[in-house]
Amino acid sequence: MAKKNIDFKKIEEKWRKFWEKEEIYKFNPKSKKPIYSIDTPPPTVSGRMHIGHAFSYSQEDFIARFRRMKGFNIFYPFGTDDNGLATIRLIEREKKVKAFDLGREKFIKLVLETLKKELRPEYIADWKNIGMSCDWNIFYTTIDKHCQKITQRSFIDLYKSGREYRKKTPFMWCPECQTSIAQVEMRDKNMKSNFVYIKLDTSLGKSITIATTRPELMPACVAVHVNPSDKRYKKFIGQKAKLPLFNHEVEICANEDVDIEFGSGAVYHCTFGDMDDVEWINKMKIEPIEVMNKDGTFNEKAGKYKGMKSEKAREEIINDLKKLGVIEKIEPIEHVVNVHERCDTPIEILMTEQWFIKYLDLKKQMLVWGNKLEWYPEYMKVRYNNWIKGLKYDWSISRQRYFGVPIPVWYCKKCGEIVLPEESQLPVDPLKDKPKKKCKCGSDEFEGEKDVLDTWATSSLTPDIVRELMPKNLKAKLYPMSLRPQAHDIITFWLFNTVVKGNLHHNKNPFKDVMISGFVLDSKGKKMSKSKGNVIAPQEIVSEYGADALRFAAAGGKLGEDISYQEKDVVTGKKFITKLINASKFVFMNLKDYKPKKPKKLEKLDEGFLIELDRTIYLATSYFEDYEYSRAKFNAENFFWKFFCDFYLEAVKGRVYNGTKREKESAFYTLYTSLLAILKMMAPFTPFITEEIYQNYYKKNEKDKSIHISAWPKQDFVKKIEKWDDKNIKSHANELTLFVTLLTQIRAEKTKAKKPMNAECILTINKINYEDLKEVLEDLKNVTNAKEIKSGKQFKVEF
RNA sequence: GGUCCCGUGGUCUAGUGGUUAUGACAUCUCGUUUACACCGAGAAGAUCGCAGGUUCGAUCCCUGUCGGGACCACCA
Repeated sequence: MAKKNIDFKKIEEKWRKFWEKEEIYKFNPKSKKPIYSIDTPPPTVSGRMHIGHAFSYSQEDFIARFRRMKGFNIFYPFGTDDNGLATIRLIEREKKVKAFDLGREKFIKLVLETLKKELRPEYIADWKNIGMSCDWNIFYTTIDKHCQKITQRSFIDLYKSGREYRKKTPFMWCPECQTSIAQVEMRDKNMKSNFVYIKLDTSLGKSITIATTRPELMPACVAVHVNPSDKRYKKFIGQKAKLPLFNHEVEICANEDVDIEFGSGAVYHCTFGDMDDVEWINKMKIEPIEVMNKDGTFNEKAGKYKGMKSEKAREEIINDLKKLGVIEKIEPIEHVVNVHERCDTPIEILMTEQWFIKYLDLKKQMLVWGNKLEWYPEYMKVRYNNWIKGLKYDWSISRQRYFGVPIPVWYCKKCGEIVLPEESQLPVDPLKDKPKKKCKCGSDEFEGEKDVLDTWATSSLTPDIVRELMPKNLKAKLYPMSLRPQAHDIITFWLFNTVVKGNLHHNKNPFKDVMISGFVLDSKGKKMSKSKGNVIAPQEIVSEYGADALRFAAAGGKLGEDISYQEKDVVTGKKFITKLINASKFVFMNLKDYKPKKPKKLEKLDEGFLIELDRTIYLATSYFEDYEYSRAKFNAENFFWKFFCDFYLEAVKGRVYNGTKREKESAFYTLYTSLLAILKMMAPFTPFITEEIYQNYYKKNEKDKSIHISAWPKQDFVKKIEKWDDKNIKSHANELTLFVTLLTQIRAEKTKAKKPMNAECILTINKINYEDLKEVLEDLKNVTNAKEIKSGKQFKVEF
């Protein structure tokens, strides 16, 4: 009897330790094998690994393992991304502190210590537990000195090539976190507000009514806009409007962007209520009026509202306007406000000094770069292209935070000149370190840049980061990398940014192939999120079913497509593993100390079966080469279950037990080689159990220390066939096909007669089939337990 | 609003210009046969979202439409 429960936890731990100790996945810098390099995504340290990670990292690992077995020297590093805002938030939450209260130095120290001692090791363990075959010694964290150095060097290079500039510019700002924020960090939120209609006096004598949700920005009003085709307002164009309370006058301008239907059809233009306002000052070359401080309070230009925050000021100003009698009406509305996703604070737009990478001029080239990549699946390229076509701003790379890679710049206190560090100094902290030389003006007093770089500025350099961990002579071989695996949500960020930086620095794409994975949705097809309470922890799956079972499920969906998580898929994985163990046990129960040797002549059935195996190997291999791991798995699994277990093992039992020496030799050889091929084809998916079986039964005859560094099976057990199609199968395996068809019919008859499968019977088969099956009749007799097989007119099963 | 993806038995899903349209789970029947009952054999169950078109032939290609999802933009 088989053990009811396989102790997969013990098995998995055993082999994980073995792989580590024997350095099975170590990248060998001296090897002459071709290199296959993977630009592993560095997961953001933000708690624990979630199921989306577990699936997508499993998926890239399938590829790594396949390529390793195909004879490549695998360069598969691992890093963690811990320099971003996510980390700041995590530490603030875990340690119950606020970065800005603690102060810069103390906070950085706390973050680094907490990461090193508590968070990172626990976090990385999750990745090791799902069986990733990285070389864990090629490791980086995006905040370490090495990454800082490369990030800063990139900054300096781009500055020197004229690609970077600093500019005071309207920028999305979170008054709560006191930092500029990127588009990605914003979220839409439905909020209740009031749409306030305010009458403004004009130089035309008549009043004009504007509608706004932000009346408190009135001191920053720079113009009133109306649509030139709006009959109501045509006559106002070019006139002046006077703002109540503040009594300054602004021009009434024509602007086609204005929606005639919306509100009153007249917009008052403040600096800044939203991104439209920004666009309009650029378009119309209007000088903004800055009324807000970085903490969200109004400054002296807001008059009596100075010191108040938006909400309070809004309340007050509405009251004051009411008193003046200039409010026409107030409509309560619900509208969407951009809030900072981390703290839910509505975004303000302020004038701030920011650093940019100039790249809007490169749109055409960007499209060319994207086109040179091999996209798997192909259609994902469209997302990249659309993103580029819609780009409106240069890449803002500065962030006002305490924790991150410092921008390596000093400003001369005397002349304001920008001074950069020398490469040998890197990484620098401009707040602590000093330039090596005096400023051109002779001064040696500098002010260090306080801002840090956007986390994408670092993660867009992963190909450089990882190859520079290696000896210098490999640098050229590791660029471009072979594969960038990642999920589709960050095509427009990580992938795009890396392509841009790679081309700016090296005039070459940073990788050749791009494999895009989908999301994991819940069983109903909805995105998992903590607020919905539908989150599934991969750690629990691993603990209940094992990593192999989880990986098996991860190999299920179509490439690039979101898959909905079904626990039953993991259960299927576990059943597969059990089946594999049982089948292997049976094979070696009979093979015992068999030494593999190809017999001079194979039995016809064995030959047919091996042809089918050849075809399966062909399919699995070509699918894997196209990154279609799910199809590769499907074919290998199907072959194992349907062909190997349900068909071949049953069919060959007779010969295995009672065959002649020659019959046995053929059967043994076929069992031995086909099971090994199956194990190898499944090894990328279920690395633990295939290793266990390999070590238990095959190791003594096979030279490789681990199945994972053994050679991928070749499709030449019978005859090398370049391309398999229906014709090939028919011409090569007609006996087998006929055999299977007949067997199915006989089994159906037995079931219909309510007989067990080993019930004795007398078979009559069609004369033509009988002739075709001459060489496999004995096997058919065995598997059906037929006393006799007769040739006749009609197919018949008698008991 | 733009772009992309998806819509296949009760559920999840594979796939294809001509197939008896794949598999898993669930359902039903039978079977304990020297690997496995976490098993085997078999049955039932799908007008391949809907409507047009192209074609000798469409589930597959095209157009429209409805439904689901994702990304982006907008929301004064």
